[in-house]
Amino acid sequence: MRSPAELTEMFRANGLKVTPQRQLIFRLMHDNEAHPTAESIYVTASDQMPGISLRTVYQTLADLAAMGELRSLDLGTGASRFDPNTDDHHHVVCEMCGDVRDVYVSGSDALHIEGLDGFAVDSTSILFNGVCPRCAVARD
Amino acid sequence: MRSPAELTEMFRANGLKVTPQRQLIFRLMHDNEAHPTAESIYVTASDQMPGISLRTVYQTLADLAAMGELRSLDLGTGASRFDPNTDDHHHVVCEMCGDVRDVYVSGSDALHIEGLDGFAVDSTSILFNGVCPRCAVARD
DNA sequence: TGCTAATTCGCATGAGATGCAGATTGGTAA
DNA sequence: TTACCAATCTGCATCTCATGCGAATTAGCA
Repeated sequence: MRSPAELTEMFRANGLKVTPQRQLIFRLMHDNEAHPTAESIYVTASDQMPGISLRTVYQTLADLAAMGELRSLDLGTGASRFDPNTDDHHHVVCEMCGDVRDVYVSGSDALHIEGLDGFAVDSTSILFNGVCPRCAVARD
Repeated sequence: MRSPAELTEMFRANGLKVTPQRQLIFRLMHDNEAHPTAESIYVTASDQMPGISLRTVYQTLADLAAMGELRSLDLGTGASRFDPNTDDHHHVVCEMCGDVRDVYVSGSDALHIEGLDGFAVDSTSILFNGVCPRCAVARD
């Protein structure tokens, strides 16, 4: 995802307005590696801007996703998560605490796939489930 | 997933009761390759047993999943889907009609993964998104 | 045949997300 | 700087999917 300044330009260039709410969300998402949900962005945003609505957070995140500035992820953890990393990558999720990390996978072209049955594949998502180091320790 | 007759034995052996509702769901799920949702099983079940409750369908599917007799899948299509195929396999989803097929992937051990960051992975799901042959034709 | 724990049903509830409309405001043009 | 208008924000209603709960029912055993 681009910097808040670049996004500001992009929005204006597209006839979209740059509101304080949007600028705040630009900042909160930029370089955010936590894979937050809309709800958690809302909580953080509310600290800095009391009164901002959850609806606006959903709306702005959806706008950014539609513009390709971030990815909306369904990792099976309930709520959608948002990822400003738009590189080709995948995810590992801790099944105890829900923590998510970006994972880079190479060699996936060498996969041998059987049963595609004429489907034309245009994207592949690989999801790893496991236990993060912190939870592994806590479990003992 | 085992046959209805085997499931009947298994349930009784575990002190669980075998009701007409459960037997119906055993039959509807056995060899079912449609990856149905709870709702769609409920609709079909209602034909054969008017008055069966959606609650019971959810309950029985959850029981079967807990016993390892079927897999509950989150394919990003909204509702959970249930798959009686418990072999090691993955899925391809048509992003136009939602149709799902089982896909067998080999060579995934050869994947080179970077960024695991100490996570202990215990399962991997590969999801292919694409367009099924029928929708590809309809689109033209 | 009767008992009892398991099950079913149906309604209430909850999470996550989106639709909608009136009030507000950013950005442009005068 | 001011005025205008479309874009946006907010807050509430609504929707889907799923689960909790308790009263009524029933499977399976003695």
